[in-house]
Amino acid sequence: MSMRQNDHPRPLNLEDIARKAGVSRSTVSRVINDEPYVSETTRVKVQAVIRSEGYSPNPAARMLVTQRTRVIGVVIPHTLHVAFQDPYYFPTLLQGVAEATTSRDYAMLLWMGERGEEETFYSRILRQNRLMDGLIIASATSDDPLVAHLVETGTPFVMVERPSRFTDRISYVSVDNVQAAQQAVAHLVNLGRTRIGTITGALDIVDGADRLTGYRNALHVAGLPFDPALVAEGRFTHQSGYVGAKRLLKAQVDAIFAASDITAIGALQALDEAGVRVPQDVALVGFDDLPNSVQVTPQLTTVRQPIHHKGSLATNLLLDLIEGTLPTPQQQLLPTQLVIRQSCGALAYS
Amino acid sequence: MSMRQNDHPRPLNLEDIARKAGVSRSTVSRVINDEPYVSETTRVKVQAVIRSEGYSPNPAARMLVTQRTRVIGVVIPHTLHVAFQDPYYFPTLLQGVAEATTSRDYAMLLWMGERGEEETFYSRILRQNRLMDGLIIASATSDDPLVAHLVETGTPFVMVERPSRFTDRISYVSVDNVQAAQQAVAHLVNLGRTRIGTITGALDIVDGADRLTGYRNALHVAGLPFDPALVAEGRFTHQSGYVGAKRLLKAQVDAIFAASDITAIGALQALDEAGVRVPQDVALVGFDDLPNSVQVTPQLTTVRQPIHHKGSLATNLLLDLIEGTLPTPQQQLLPTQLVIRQSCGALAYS
DNA sequence: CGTAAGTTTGGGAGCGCTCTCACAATCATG
DNA sequence: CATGATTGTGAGAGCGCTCCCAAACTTACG
Repeated sequence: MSMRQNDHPRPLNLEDIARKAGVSRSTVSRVINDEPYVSETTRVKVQAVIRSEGYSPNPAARMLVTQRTRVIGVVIPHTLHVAFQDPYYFPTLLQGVAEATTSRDYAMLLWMGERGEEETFYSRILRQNRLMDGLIIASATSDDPLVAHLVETGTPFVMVERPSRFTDRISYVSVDNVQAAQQAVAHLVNLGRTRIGTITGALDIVDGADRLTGYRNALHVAGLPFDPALVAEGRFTHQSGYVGAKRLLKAQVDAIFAASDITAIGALQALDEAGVRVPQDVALVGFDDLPNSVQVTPQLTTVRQPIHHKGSLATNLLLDLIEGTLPTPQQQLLPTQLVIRQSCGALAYS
Repeated sequence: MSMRQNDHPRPLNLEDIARKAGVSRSTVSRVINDEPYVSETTRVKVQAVIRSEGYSPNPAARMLVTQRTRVIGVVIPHTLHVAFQDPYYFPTLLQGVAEATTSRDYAMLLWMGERGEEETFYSRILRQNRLMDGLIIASATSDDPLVAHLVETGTPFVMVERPSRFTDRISYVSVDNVQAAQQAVAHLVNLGRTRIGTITGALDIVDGADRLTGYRNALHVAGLPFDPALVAEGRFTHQSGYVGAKRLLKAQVDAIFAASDITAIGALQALDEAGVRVPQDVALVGFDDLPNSVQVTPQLTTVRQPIHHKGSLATNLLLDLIEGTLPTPQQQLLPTQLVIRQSCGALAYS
């Protein structure tokens, strides 16, 4: 008569399948969980019934008894912030996580926070913690209260940046920002640049601070002085690239290392407006390798980081921790790659 | 001795709380679920114990008996595609969904697909369907096999674009792309442009096709002829904007409506290279209002769509459907806004 | 051919909750 | 003050699964 949703029949359960296959509940359970001690003939028979009835076990019942959910949580504390700093980062990371979770037959619960709602956000995650076997934490700082709570309750988790505190006791996956930035700046040094400036990222974020450290290291190795006038503090934004470049121009730089591509593109706009040629007058290197970096003129030399891989590796580590294959904590630094294009001047100008 | 995770004590259950509060399991359950027929004194007493013990009910047990999970699924079939077409779309939509789910105390399970894996992707979602009370489906077409299955099993779902089939039987939230595009092109007409070209989006995607329709409608209303030579088929990409603009230049356009900002920026680059002034020689209008659109010169006139709101509205509709407050199906079109900046020439040139 | 070991199957308990029902206590009403 | 309605509380069943144990049946070997 009506088309109401509860007209749909009660889904089948183990018992139903058992009856239809002429065996017991236990046997069906064994078949489903691929356990030994089931004869080949019954296994085949049961599988046939399962398939033909389109049966799949009730996850809630399973969770209840196994104390495992086969669900992991992904926590992104400041979504908009992250999204605008690098719009590709977030989807790409999630894609990496998704790939690993699905390939290992887990599901992912996504928690996205808003600024200013940290408390309720964390308490919600903590309250739902029995729904998840573990957590991936993106872009949080390790002095985050969430981290402390997780350690307390023994919930397995992996961070996707280098924690600033408890570094040796927390599992994480990251790239070696120090080394990557150092390599980028060394590249500028090798091209003969001597007044190399930098527009930093947000320095209260580990990635930002690490990239600045890499910049200093490269200068040090090259025997160049570190000059605070050549450091413009930024926040990974386009705007801070624009403003930073203007400031650095006054300081007579002949090269700029920007802590992100977005920042580099902002800088490029400022240089353009000032009539400064890139790379002839000022060489420019970015960080991230966004699609944008080949859509500007000149194309950006930049540092590529394996975001996708970061996500999948972090997830695989987490699942290994959950399944007890690996001791905790686990730490991994992924390699980056300097992508040389036009803005650094290493290629002949056309 | 060791620091293994299973050193952590078994979490408390209802029974434990009941004992500590000196009442029965049932009473505690009533307090937790805010049911009537609990005296004020016991309610307070029980709440105190719950808080002090940090108790929260086991979701699996709850799900098992209530047949409700308080979890919704968000399905994004072709992640990378979506992400690169408009990098802000995806995080922003998710943010909208997240906001609504958390405010109504649900959690969100994210399913991201890869191209070419549709079958396993959908079967996985369907297999886990008891884990979710309903689904939000982003960027799928309604001839998608998933949609058919969902209808079959009676799973509530809401799409976040206008379905191309079964349009009146499926719940969805979208913007009126036809009307939005029409308004954008009409704006160009009002500025006195007469040879208005368009670079379309992917025409097998409803949004893309609808925007082309809007373009045609506007010409029709203005009494301008529809000339196929002024239509460059694109795919929402930067590249197709670049190529499309070159083609349209040969056809002597004096204005271009691009189906996305990314496309418009590609077109801008082509116009720039050809020495064509924007907006003086060719006026340009985009679609989406990405942050990029103010970071190019001239700043882009474009159509802003309420992506965030789309996500939260779709979610609220879904939860209403789930909770039975609303009859199915539900359909909503959200208004867009034409954001006038420099590229259309409506503002005085500086 | 008896016995031990291994293989295959089924039944019962129980995970932690909600829901129904029974019962006790309180209140209003004639 | 007896009656019925309303409010407050607890006990039992059961959601659908896994896990443990017992039973039945095979096989191997002295």
